Amino acid sequence: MLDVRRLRLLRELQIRGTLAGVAEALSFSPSAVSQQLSQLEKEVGVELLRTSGRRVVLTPQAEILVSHTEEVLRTLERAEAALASSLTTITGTVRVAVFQSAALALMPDALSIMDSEYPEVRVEMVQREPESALRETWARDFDLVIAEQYPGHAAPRHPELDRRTLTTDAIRLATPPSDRGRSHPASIEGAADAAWVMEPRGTASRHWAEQACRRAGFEPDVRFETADLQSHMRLVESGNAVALLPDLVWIGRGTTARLVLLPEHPQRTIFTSVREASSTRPAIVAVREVLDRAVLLVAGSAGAVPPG
Amino acid sequence: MLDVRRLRLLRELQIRGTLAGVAEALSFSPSAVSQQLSQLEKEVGVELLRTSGRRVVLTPQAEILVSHTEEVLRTLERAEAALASSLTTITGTVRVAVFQSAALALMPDALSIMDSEYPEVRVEMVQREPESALRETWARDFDLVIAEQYPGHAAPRHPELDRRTLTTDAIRLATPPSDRGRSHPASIEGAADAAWVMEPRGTASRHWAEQACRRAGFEPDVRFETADLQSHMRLVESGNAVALLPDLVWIGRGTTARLVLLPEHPQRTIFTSVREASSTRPAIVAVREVLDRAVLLVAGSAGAVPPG
DNA sequence: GAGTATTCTTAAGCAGAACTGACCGATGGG
DNA sequence: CCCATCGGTCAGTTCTGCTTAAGAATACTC
Repeated sequence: MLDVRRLRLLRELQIRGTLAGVAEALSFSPSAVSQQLSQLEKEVGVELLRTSGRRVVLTPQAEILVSHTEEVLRTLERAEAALASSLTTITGTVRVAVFQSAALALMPDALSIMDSEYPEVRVEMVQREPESALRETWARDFDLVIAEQYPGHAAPRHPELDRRTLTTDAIRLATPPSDRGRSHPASIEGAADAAWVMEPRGTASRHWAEQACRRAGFEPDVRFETADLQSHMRLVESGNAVALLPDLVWIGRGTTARLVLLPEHPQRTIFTSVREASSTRPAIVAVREVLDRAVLLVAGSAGAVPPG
Repeated sequence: MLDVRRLRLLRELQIRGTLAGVAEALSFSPSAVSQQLSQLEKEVGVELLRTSGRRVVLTPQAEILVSHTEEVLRTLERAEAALASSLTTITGTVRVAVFQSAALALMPDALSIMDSEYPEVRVEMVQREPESALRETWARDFDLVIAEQYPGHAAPRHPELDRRTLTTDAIRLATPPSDRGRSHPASIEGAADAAWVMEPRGTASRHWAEQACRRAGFEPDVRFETADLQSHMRLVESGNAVALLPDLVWIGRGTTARLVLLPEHPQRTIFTSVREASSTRPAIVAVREVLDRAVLLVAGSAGAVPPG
């Protein structure tokens, strides 16, 4: 019978590309991975790895094994989920990947509720950008990811991930509170000459924001660039920049910035994804349900955000 | 992750009824089976076995695990079978890079044959210029490249690539169908004053065409420049330009253009290259063999091209 | 072109996992 | 009541699988 532990190594090798990468990911020494894969090769009696330069590539036979391994791992995960849901008390560990503004706005409430209602569930949280978070969830580094999606930027679709919309989040033009002699831009067109802060190139947010400016007829003067939306807030509130920011960043704290709703009412979509095989795990179901409630809590306090 | 070896013991226990029976069936001592199942119980944290009289019975949770174990074992068995049959039938993915006129003339037939004769082989095709395609094949972005070579322009030699000529392709002077009062050029010299369409500067095709004109004693008036040979055809057929075009561009569709064979009988060479190391991969061998047949098919229909 | 950094492989040694065998308590048939 | 059968436990042994270290091949860098 094929050894599933070794097959898993082969699968990780396909994902990560190098033995060293597999070893790193699974906390082994590269030597251990090498030996185990040689062993697997000997067992099946077929060449699985071929050295190519200083790395190795999978032979077509290895690809076949990997494709079946996927299903084995899925089944095992489903087995664990079924076992867990047959019990009455909900327990286990849920590893969550979450992007910054959700981490700040949603997770504190969600963690509090989890702690009081599901004390046996341990929630681990890591901050990650949506794209890598989705990939890593697929690769079993996380159990649940909270990701965002800007209008016109569909997130990569992993067929094995079960996706559910958590909420939507209006994006507004944020401008400095006092005008220091300048007039408040009442629309995105009015901010054509302002200094902008945006996220780094290559992010969906940046691309969307630039497009919004171009649709308004100008090329934004992006003077500040940072992935940290908290910095965006500060730059706006201190009168140094304007920005297009989703409402979630203001949650839990008021702002002196002036917020202008855009005519198209753009919305950022926030969703959760879990591996399909683990979607029935009670602990994961619980986290999702609690997140829904955290969203309601936050929406209730959203009166703090003036309509602009 | 659940240990499949232990799950298997649990499954055997369901079938055989007693630990001793399992041990007997799998050539273990009963003690080993007992210890392994206790271990499994500890890992999942759920009671799996309950003593009943002098035997043990599976708890409902154990039954859940067993039912999933069935599927795991089935999948593993299928994996072994797929692996075994992959040794006799040809499978795998072949990534092909191909330049435009071959993509249009050769690949449709080749893909059809592949699909019917080697359904287990997945062929991926990307259109690329020969030079970058060769480099990318060498760099493992592609498995097979279909490239061209003009007379006097040896393609870059990558020692690691295994190159094989696929066919040669006569290059002819193509002139507009009706002469609108002008006389048909009967030779390249006769087109000295015509408007030319050629590929962009820097391509082998352009360089060769310019040289051909200069050998004929004139500098061509290159009024149109595009890498798309389909556009060349249109410009010629619509009476706006003359061009030097290989026969392959006309394949599969007739033309109203007049084709003049040049005295030197220039030929473009079309070849395939694969990495030396992968040149014996059955799927790649199959693609090459099928390409050869596609060439024959196309040559059979080449009567459509008038000798000029 | 030499030096450096990666990556994989192999060898040697060691810790822990897994198995065997002996023993014990419990059970149920005769 | 007796004893064969079964499962659980403990001690001891075997062997798998890990780490470290050394080495070779390859690719990058100055």
